[in-house]
Amino acid sequence: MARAATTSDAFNAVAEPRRREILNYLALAERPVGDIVAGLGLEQPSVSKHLRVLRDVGLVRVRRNGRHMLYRTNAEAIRPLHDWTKTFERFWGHQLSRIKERAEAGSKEPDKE
Amino acid sequence: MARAATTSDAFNAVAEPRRREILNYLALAERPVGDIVAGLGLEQPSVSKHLRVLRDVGLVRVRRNGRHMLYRTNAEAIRPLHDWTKTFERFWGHQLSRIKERAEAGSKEPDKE
DNA sequence: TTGACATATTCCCATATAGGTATATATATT
DNA sequence: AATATATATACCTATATGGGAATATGTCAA
Repeated sequence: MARAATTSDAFNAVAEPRRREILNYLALAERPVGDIVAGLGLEQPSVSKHLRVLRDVGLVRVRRNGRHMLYRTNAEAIRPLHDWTKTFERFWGHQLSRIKERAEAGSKEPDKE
Repeated sequence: MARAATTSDAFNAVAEPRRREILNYLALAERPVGDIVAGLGLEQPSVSKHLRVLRDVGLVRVRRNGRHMLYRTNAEAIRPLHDWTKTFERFWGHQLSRIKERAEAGSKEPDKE
């Protein structure tokens, strides 16, 4: 098998750096494709294709305005990523005691040095 | 061009669901490969290969103990993901107070909508 | 040393890319 | 209707993938 499709979920979709840039760019306000092209210095077809992926996974929303397609970031779709990363927050934010960590892990490996 | 390598950064590495499972599994305590194989029900070579990717991007650390290789999640490497998703936090309206939010972010920006 | 155990690597393969170029579709303007 | 503008799609290609199977490497035990 090959890699999972970029459209399979938000994790795969945001793995591409340009798509993250686009999401950043569209976070504060909706913008037409041409603005993204100019703002990020990408080829127009490339932007359209990235937007297609982002749209398929719900990371952006679109509405038509004349001949312009206005895209904006749907922050809600980023939440699963945030939630997942958040589960590791405890390991760098406030450090948990090793004893409690070990107890929660239920490891059978000796925790020796 | 093809997609960026899974080993190019943490974003690409965690796009694979199994790798996220492995990171979850290794978050609380270091474990040998065999535990992951049994715990997650994956093929051994598959686990080794996933660990190789995770290791290449610094998402896991290893040490040898006899014939066992003990892996553990390096939560610090997940931080960039968390940081990026965090920039969208304000758009979905969590329960954290804006004051605390600003303090944690260390932001100098006005906290406007 | 030989054998068992634990993990890593290699090889094969079907597949989905991302970029570039060209073209198609849709809407507005005249 | 004809044309310009805005965006989307089709086509091509090199490439890295993840799974499976087989094998290699490394370590301990007898």
